[in-house]
Amino acid sequence: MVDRKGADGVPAPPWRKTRKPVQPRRQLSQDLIVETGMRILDAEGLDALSMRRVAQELDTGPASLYAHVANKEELLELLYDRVLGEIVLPERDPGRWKEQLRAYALEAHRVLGAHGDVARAALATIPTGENSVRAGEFVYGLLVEAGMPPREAAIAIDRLSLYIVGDAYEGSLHYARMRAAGYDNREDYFNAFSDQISAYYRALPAEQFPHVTEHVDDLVDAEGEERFRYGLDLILDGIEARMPEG
Amino acid sequence: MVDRKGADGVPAPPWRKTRKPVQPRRQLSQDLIVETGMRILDAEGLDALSMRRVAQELDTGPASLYAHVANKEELLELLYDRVLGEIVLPERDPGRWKEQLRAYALEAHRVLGAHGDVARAALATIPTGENSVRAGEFVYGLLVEAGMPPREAAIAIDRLSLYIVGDAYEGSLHYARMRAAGYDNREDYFNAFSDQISAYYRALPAEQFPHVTEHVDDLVDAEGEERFRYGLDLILDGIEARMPEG
DNA sequence: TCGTAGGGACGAACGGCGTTCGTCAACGAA
DNA sequence: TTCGTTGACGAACGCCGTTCGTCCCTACGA
Repeated sequence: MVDRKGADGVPAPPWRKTRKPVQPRRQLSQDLIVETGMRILDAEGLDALSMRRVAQELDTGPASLYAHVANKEELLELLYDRVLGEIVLPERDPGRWKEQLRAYALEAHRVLGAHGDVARAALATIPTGENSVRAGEFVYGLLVEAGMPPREAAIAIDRLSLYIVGDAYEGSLHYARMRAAGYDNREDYFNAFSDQISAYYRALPAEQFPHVTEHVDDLVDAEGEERFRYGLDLILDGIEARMPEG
Repeated sequence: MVDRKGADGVPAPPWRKTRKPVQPRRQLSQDLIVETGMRILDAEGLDALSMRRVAQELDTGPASLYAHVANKEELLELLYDRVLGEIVLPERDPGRWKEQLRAYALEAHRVLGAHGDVARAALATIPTGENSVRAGEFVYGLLVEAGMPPREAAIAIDRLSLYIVGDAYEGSLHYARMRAAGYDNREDYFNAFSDQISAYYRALPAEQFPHVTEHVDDLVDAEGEERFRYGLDLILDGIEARMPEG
């Protein structure tokens, strides 16, 4: 291999025509771009993910990305779908639909939470990726095969999905706030945050807001995971009650 | 009225000292800023709401706003709370808690939907405004007075609120998309959108996604309001089932 | 082997954004 | 009257997403 410049940095004599620069073209590709975006997302959060930042990471200018990705929105969709790809699905067993739906919700919620604040991009995109329909087929099939009328099942699944993503979204907002405030520890942030809210509630006039001021600790107490499970069971119980013959 | 420059653009002679520009000080105030922001939000949507745009509307530069508003986030919080102020609350009657909670949810959802896409700002802010706690006291008090343990009531209310705002948020994303795509009519947009999704689902391989491809119309059919009510009743039924002795 | 068409890479720029800095004029208090 | 404070504001900083036009490598047909 002939190089334009030796490894030690000594320039080649000018009369030696450069036949082949080692990397005549960068090997950009959509996959590489998405992967790079993913790395930034995980390491520094959604706010740090800009087209320019991705390009910089790949040692090029932002314009180069647009040959492989239509725009930032498409990049976010690709990233989101890649995350959804990490959801592992069991074999479908309609007899245990409730159990499986619950496990699915927890798994999806976990995966979304595992990637910093992707969820903030999730609600903003219309999910039409491969992994999105894969998950959709699983949960929708579960309810249909369990006997729920298809139209109703469609709505129920839609509501469940909204709940999962909505909660993850809220979580990712806190994640971003935590990052912006300089915390590197979920617990520290949570404590500081709830102290602040508590103080605010306690300062309210008790005669005007008797219940809020009386139960400040209860309002602030519950952790995210417990809250998520509570609402999840609320929804699942509601679906069960609407399931025909069972 | 003496002006620094005539209406026809002829400059005044330099030796004529300008004694009094007509409005020596603009009468900026936080209220005025929020009000202006509200007008932009309603008329042109959240994407059009920038600090510069608000300043322009007030015939000044963006720097002037920062004397009355800490930053854009604070402006959004103020706007959001102003919207929440439009929620009308009935007198609390714990005996009819479910009915009242349902009416509240529908009212809140309606108000959020009535202001273009404020909801997109809603999830992004920690609601600590006056009107936010006012609504909180109402719904929380309702459950507590109806006999639910305070800690559980706190979680239940939290979940219900997340659902309301989450759905409104999703709706406002469609609103923004509709606006960006040039539609000025919710129905036209909805039709075009569901046609697109239907086509996408129909093109999927049937052997891999049997349920999705079989029930395409059911998946796409339901309107937003019906979906919202379905999920709302899911949650309310779940809360009812957890209400002690009731 | 040559000529050429196509397309990816990319520098530069456009028009936006939120926010900060420094200046200046008006006002209230002393 | 003087002076310190404060709001208004022009200008600028450093970002952003995206587009345009150019260059040159590559593949292909002759």
